[in-house]
Amino acid sequence: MPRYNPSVIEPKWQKHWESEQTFATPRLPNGEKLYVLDMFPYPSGDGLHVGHPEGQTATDIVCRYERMRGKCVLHPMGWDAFGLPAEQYAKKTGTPPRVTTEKNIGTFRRQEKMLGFSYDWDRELATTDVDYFRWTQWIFLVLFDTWFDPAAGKGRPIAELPIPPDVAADGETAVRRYQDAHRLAYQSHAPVNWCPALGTVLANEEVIGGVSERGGHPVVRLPLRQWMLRITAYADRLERDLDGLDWPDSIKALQRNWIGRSTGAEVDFFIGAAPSVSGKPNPQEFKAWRAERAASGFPAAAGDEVLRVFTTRPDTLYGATYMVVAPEHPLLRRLTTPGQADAVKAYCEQAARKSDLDRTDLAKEKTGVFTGSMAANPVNNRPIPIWVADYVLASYGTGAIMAVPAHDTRDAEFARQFALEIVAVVDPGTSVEAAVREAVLAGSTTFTDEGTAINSGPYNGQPTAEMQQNIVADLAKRGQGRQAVNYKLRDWLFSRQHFWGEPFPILHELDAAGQPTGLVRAVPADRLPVDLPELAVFDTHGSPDPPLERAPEAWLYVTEGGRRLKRETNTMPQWAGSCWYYLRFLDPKNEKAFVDPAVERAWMPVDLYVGGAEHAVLHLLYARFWHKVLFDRGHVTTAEPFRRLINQGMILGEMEITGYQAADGRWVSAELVTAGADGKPIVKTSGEAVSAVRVAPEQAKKEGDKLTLAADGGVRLESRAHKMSKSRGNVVNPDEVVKQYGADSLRLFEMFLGPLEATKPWSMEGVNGVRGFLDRVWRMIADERSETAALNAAVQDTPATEEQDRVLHRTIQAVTQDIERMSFNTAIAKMMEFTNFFFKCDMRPRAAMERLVLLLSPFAPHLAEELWQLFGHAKTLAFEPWPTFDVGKIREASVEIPVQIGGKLRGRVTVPVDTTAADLEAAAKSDPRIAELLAGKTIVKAVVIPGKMVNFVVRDG
RNA sequence: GCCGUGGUGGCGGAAUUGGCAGACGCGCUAGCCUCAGGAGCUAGUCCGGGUAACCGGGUGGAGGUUCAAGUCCUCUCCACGGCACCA
Repeated sequence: MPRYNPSVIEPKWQKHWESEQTFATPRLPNGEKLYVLDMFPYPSGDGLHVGHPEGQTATDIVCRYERMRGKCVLHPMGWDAFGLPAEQYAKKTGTPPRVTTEKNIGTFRRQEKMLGFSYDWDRELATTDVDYFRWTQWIFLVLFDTWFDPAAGKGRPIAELPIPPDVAADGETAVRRYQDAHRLAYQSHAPVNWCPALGTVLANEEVIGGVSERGGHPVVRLPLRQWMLRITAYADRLERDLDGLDWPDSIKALQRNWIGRSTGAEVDFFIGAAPSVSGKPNPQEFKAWRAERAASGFPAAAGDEVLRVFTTRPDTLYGATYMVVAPEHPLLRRLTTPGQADAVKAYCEQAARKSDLDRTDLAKEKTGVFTGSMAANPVNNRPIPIWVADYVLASYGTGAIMAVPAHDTRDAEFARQFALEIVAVVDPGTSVEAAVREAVLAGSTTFTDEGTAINSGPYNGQPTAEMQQNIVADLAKRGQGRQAVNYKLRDWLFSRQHFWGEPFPILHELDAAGQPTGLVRAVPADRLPVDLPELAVFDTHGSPDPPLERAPEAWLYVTEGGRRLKRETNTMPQWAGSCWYYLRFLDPKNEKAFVDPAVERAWMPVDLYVGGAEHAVLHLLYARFWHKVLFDRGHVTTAEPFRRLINQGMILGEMEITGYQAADGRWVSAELVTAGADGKPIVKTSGEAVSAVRVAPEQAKKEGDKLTLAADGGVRLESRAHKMSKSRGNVVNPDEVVKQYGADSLRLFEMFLGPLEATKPWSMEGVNGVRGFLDRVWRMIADERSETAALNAAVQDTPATEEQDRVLHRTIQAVTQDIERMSFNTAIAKMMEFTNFFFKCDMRPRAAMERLVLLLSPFAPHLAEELWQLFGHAKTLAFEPWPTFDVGKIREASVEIPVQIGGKLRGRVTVPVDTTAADLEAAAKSDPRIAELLAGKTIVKAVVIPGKMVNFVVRDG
């Protein structure tokens, strides 16, 4: 048998699995089902990254293990293939995005197959396949056909939406507009995040701190017609249903944070204008003012006599000394008095021009303008001024706030900026130092925690929580307020000005002049897909017009019932395809439905979903939302798609030395390397050269060479790993690793690196290390010196010794348990221990060796299959029963028990396993060393845990 | 600022319930072997002292609970990730 040569055996077994259809899955599970899914990759032009195989190896191990345990495993792979890079490449070179995408998919497919994952490749799909996005469009039509019924708490067909009589009386068009305003997919003209550099509008989730998540380009606010998805209707359920999911707490927290549920109250303030307000305003006076104002030509629609705010601290209502509305607030025009009109207008224009980045960046200095109007604080009728300021967001709550500068840091900043009144209404009591309390009561320090009410009329003396309940109840009685819940989550901006995305199955009705009327029609489901047209030009040169506006007329216009209709030219965002791919994998070739109901019922939910944490709030929230809509409409049978979620940690580049600790304890940064006289390199630092820090000589030939860690005992090195990036030049290419060490070594190393969830640095030395282990496994079983395939002479059909049996069964137990808890690094360590032990044995029982090969097979499947074949088995080991262990064989006859005196280890005694507590204590006392130490002492207490340890608590005398 | 995760040898990391801290691997040291290659084999490797048995110290820091703490409690420092004028 020749040496272990992965470059021969790996392609051999990959071909075998493919031609034998080893991992083909039946349409319906023929046993206990298990659906294990990887987040499908975006096939970029760079090819696979070592981060991809990390999670994928983990899921592959689980799948191979569970198959051997008899489960029917579904394990598919596909491509999230729409996206901007292919389109940007098309802009530059004219290569159609589909061509680029197919090429990249080809590279990814080759690389995935090279790693020997047990995917059912018959189910492969790409979001860009017409047969796939046809159903993405179909699901969009479901969203379009659904409205959210708050009473039922679920989505229902639009045909069931009750139409108010006055709307019905206005005719068919009014009814259609009413329905359109209630659909889960609706059009909006609200300001959007327009990114000129990317040439598209972005979702809130794609804008971070005012710049685009991708590329970090500035984003400006721009009103534009867009498609929105009403995810906010599902905010409550999206939050609540997290409870039942087996997901990491960190991801749940991230989603909760993003949904941002906060409970509090809505409070209504009567509004009026400053000139008409006397010392003590009251509702009658405001009504008089309104009548006056209406007479002078200002329209006064019903409902505008109050300004509604949302607050989480209704207990601070007595401290509300002014109000603020957002520049985009609908009531602002009416609130603005003639005298303040110019200032307010100028302020709003300035605010509109600001990008989100500017608004955030200038946070230190608050800006705002007085509107001229006053409001009456509903609890005491005190007049308070209404300001407009951009620190209040139009899109959260009611777009207006009551400002309590004594107990809110932002209001405090604003109040100081404009010298507004500050009234303390919460006494911190003894929760802060006396001096701080004085400052709070004087209004010079802001206190945002809970305390006791003061300056709050009848509520004085009530603790914060109690007063909140009472005041909300009282306001509700008077019709001036009510309990309320608000969410940070916004509706999902769902259209993009791209070519390379799913076209919307929507047609716009046109008026006589050929302009859209705002009314739309859905493309009937039986006329899907709406395919993308051939396009010569992809660049719209910085205009928000989508590239599809330049599509051929034949595509752009449709005649239906004698009317000319125009296609929607926006396309869907990249998230669309990934929102439901896990469902299509169940039934990828179905031409009649997105998934067969019986197949869906049999396989869902996904039992294990593994991917990066970067999708915590985007993909994972969107997919849950779509799934819930499909659930409400009866298309799927589970309320949640992904039962268990695991995030693999990021793999960083190799560690780099940044410094070392000098003899005197100082930390010195190491910068340069130069060759020393003895050929050994010297780390050069600021002014002094130190030879104590050693590096592998061949790695430090010239100044500036990168260092790998290498130090002996006395020297402490400082080192750091960074994210892999092209610019840093520390990207590890899986192709190279496979070429040099083999796919099994890559797989094994990715798992041995550390816990799956942890962030950890790459190490080529480490790959070499696990390759050494595989080499040893090979040599332990195969005869390396033989020309032909042959077992090692030490492997014989002999019964195992008691010790060998113990090692074997202990290994089976440990590896099994470690796989169950996804602790792959320790599972590998246990197999290394096994190998270290049996390598030294001259007799290696064949049965034990076969068992190890089965244990190893989920981790290093190619090597395992090859050895399995060497044992004379004709069939793949993929469905061999997983080895079982016998606890009786693990237990040793005798066990070594540590003996402590006063909690310190002082000796060990060897006793039979089931020694009783009394016998164990006696054995410990009779140990010569222990007896000597106990002499002359009194045993105060003896703690004896059979099978574990003995501890004597003693005192002198 | 808020939320989350984590801090253990020269390095990556072990230590399911509180019970012998440092499994396994890398690196390093010594020896053996070889067609002298970044191969293989054997032994050693937490720190300090001692030829040694052994002794003392030790899981970011300070307290505490306990016969016993890496593990539990209180406070605190640091690192990483996310959110951030969300009322």
